[in-house]
Amino acid sequence: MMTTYEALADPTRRRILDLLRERPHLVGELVEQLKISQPLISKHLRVLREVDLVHVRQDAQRRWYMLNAEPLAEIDAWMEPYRHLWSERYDRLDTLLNTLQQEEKQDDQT
Amino acid sequence: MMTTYEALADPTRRRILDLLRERPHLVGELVEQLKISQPLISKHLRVLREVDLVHVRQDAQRRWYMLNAEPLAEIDAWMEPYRHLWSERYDRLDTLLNTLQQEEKQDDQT
DNA sequence: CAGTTATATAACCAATATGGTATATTATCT
DNA sequence: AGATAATATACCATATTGGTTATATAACTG
Repeated sequence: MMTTYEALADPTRRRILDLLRERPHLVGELVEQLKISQPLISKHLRVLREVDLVHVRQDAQRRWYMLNAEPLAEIDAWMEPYRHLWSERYDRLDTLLNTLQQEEKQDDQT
Repeated sequence: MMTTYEALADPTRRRILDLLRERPHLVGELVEQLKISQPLISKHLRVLREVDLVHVRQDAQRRWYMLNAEPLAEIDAWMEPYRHLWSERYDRLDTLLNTLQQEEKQDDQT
């Protein structure tokens, strides 16, 4: 069985989610937008369904797929303790760049 | 070549990152902590190195692996527009259904 | 009912990932 | 130099994945 992480590992599936974030889509709409064969879209949707990242509502022969973002909360929670780490790094880079710029300025003044 | 998403898809690699978040580790320490064969740990480290999630510092025959959280920023950025969605969902009609499904999943996971 | 539309599934293939065992590499120590 | 320690890589078998084409299912339409 798939995990949410594995489901997100595929770029096509991320693009599907990005489209569903705006509004629910029919399978055919996704096929058209992403220019990917219908069976393959259906396969990806199956994976997304399995990890509950999408919900479906049937409407005659059509199926409306809609986003369910909730499983992403798990990943968000995993990332939480990492989040300050790359900002720290940027801060340090920032100070370094500032320092260099200061030095340049002083060089220019001569 | 791997993406950051794919690198995170493997649970062992996530556990490695979790350990490195606390402090740098030697390969042997990771082997001991995770109880996974040394070659396999090395392989996973190679993947993490390829996507730049870890940096290495050599110290005689030993190698200190340390976390580089920066590539996670990309994923964090991708998740950003989703983040408000899983809190908004609470006032929807299918909240009850979702909740029940989530509970079932969580029960399964234990 | 026959035909059409929308989607899912089956069967198959190629490429890749995973995990195991054996071996190579590199540095240190005696 | 030979032995040892720490880590990386090679090689192999198996499983999984992403993709294709063909077919099944299910609902609507004339």
